[in-house]
Amino acid sequence: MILAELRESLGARARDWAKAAGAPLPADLPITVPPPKMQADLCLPWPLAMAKAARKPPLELAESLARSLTGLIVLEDARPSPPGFVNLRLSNSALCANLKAVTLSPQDYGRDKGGPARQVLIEFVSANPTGPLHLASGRGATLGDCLVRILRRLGRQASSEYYVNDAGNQVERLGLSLHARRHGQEPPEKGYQGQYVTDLARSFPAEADSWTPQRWQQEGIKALLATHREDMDSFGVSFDRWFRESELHVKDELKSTLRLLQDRGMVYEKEGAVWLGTSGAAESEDDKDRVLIKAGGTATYFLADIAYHEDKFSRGFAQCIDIWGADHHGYVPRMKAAIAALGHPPESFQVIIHQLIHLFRGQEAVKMSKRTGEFVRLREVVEEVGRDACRFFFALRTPDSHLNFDLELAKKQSSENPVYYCQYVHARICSIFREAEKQGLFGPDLPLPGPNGSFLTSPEERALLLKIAWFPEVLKDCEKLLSPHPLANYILELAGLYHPFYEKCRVVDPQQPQVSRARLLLCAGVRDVIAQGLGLLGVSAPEQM
RNA sequence: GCGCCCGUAGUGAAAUGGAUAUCACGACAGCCUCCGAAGCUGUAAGUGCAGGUUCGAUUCCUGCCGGGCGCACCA
Repeated sequence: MILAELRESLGARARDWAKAAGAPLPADLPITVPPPKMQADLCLPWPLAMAKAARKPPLELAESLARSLTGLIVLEDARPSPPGFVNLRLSNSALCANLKAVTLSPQDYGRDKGGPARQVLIEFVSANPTGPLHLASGRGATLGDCLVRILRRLGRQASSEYYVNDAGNQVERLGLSLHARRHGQEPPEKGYQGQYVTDLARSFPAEADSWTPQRWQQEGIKALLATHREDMDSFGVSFDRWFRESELHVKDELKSTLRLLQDRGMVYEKEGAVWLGTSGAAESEDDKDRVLIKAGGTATYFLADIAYHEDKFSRGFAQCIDIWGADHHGYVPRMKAAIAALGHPPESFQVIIHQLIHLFRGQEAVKMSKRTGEFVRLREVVEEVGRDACRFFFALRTPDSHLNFDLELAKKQSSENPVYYCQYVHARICSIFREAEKQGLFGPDLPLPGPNGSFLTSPEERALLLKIAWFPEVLKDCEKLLSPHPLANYILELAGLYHPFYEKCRVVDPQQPQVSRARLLLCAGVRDVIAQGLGLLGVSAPEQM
């Protein structure tokens, strides 16, 4: 919380200064990390941004800004630095007070009191229930689940949802394929060829011999959906709701949505089909009109998708975020155009596109397709390399990164996975606490000390104190970027700062109980922030390993 | 052909337009009578190419080269 409060008080102080300087403060009041040589904790690049509007040399502005900030209690000092930065050093007591607050209630650390209260719905994975979940779903699942956790931590109202396409041609083909396999026949053209279809068809009792393809469709979806739930569950992902496309049809929402679009004048008929006329609009996202009802009279998948999103908004969600693989990125403009056609503000709908995973076995690329049955199941990989390593691997990278996943190296990589580096720090600190208790420096009757700024002054200790203070800002970065990767990288950096401290600063030392106990407080803060951070990524923080 | 994404050290990645570009793996040289060596210390190695905008560009713009994905009255 310390940086949020600091930003507020800096802003309040600087407002009068900015008026006198003749230029507005940068809108978001950026605070950055100065290079190590500067021997400062934080940096304000504000004068550089304001110099042009103020028509003054940036260094001169930095000097006057630094002067205007003197006297703030949390600041040790504020110094101008060429070409126009102001470097800040925080008082040790402020950093220690923050540390104490973290250890008192770790699960509240990072809550953003001033944030928006709107309801957010994040839809992700939403794989068709026509086959098992493959590895690619792991990336979207990690992204979505981590985001939901992080948004909730920030205090937002976030819900997760999995859309199940249990209507239409694809699932009909599944039913036909199962029926065919049950009777020893080949699946129909465009049916599902995978071995799992045969296995599934054979797994039902004798009565299934008389099932119709329609019945096979229902039972097949049910069974496959159950595996999706199991796989998500063992991956640490739970959804607030599994929304079935068939619910839309039961409630006749395709028709009502179409009517809504008609009433808004967005629809026309041409060549026997019904079209959504979005291409003409002044700021339309899409450059073509799209068919809603085919000439044959059946609805397109696009219309069902629009109805589904209208349903989301009607349930009170003010912001809808969809997470899609890059193979669907061409669908984004038309969906945005449709949201606008429904009359919703453009910013109420966002799509996170994540690039695809390319699978290899050694040098050889593995093609993935449910229809041919060639794919690698998420479950296999999770069983092989472990959920923690798998999730951390996905969480560490931006959604935009194209990543290769070599199955042969997966296991080897798992022992080299940076997640163990982070978990090791947690386990090591837990071990230190066990030792401290043995030595009588900590225990049920001897809780951690209060904040005391006169200890924890070495560079290694201050680096940790400062890093801990950044945690809430990192969560806000994740929200801004709609990605957990800043958090994963942050945990790695925090863990990296711990070992040098451990080497230089003896923690458990009965000869120096006061220093010892102050350091235990610091260890507790690191332990708690790592545990919280890993928890937000859906990764465990073991006490021993 | 058009559109989206990516090109950072040997490898994989990070960096709201900020100062000397971080981190891990790998390589090389060291460190366990001492709270966990899954660790630490040190060394070598990097922004695809060419322009532009800017006080300042890995970041923004243009072109080129290389790679991934997508361009249905399919779902």
